[in-house]
Amino acid sequence: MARFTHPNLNDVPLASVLHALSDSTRLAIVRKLDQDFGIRGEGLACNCAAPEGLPRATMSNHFSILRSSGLIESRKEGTNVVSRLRRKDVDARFPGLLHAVLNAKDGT
Amino acid sequence: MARFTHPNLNDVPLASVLHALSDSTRLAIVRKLDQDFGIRGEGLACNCAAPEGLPRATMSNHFSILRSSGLIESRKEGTNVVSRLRRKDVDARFPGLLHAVLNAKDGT
DNA sequence: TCGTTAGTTCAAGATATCCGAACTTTAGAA
DNA sequence: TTCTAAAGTTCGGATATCTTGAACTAACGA
Repeated sequence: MARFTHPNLNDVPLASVLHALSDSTRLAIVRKLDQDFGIRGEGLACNCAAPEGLPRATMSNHFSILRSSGLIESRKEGTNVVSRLRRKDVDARFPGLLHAVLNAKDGT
Repeated sequence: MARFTHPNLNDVPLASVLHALSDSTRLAIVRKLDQDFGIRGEGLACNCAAPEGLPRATMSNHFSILRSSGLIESRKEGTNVVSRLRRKDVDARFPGLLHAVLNAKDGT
């Protein structure tokens, strides 16, 4: 499995971040990562962060989109891929955006 | 030309609004509508708000997506369709979202 | 009435998304 | 070791969405 690449958020256009957030499954993942930092506060495995019953290929694709938009960071840990929200980086690049999205009344 | 329908923003999911904003052309339109309220402060014609050289069919499609997401409101005025940003409605539904998007360093 | 302007609608080609199936990697058991 | 299982990735084809030229409609002015 190749190492993941994580963009510098300054190179990520706003439209890419909004696109990554414009899907209810990915929104659910981002919310989960924002609320649950995992046992050791280092993130969650894909199958913990993604909704139940989501096909693996689809899940993998969603995580890849979140990664390439700079929203999350992932690393291998045993057989798991552990991801966490790049909250500070995103906040520095797009102040207030995540706050507005994560605090919206609507989860979808 | 049929009258336009504008959704109640409470019926619009967050993902729809983010999707509407996740395209650089539509972001440009929203920015323009936010900055320029037109001669009489009642909005801008499509061809004034959209980027130069955009094919008409494409432009029409983008405006339709912005309308159905509740971001803009349009009405016929002579041969023009005049649109304006539904700033208050969107702010009430998703506080801080438009502010974060419109104030991002990045226009794209 | 005729021409012009502003947008919409239709349809088709180009793109992107979804997900089953096969593959890779890591770990633990026999 | 080898076997087996778990967690993700990659591939490929079906499906859905986006883009845009062409034809159409509505409103205006000459």
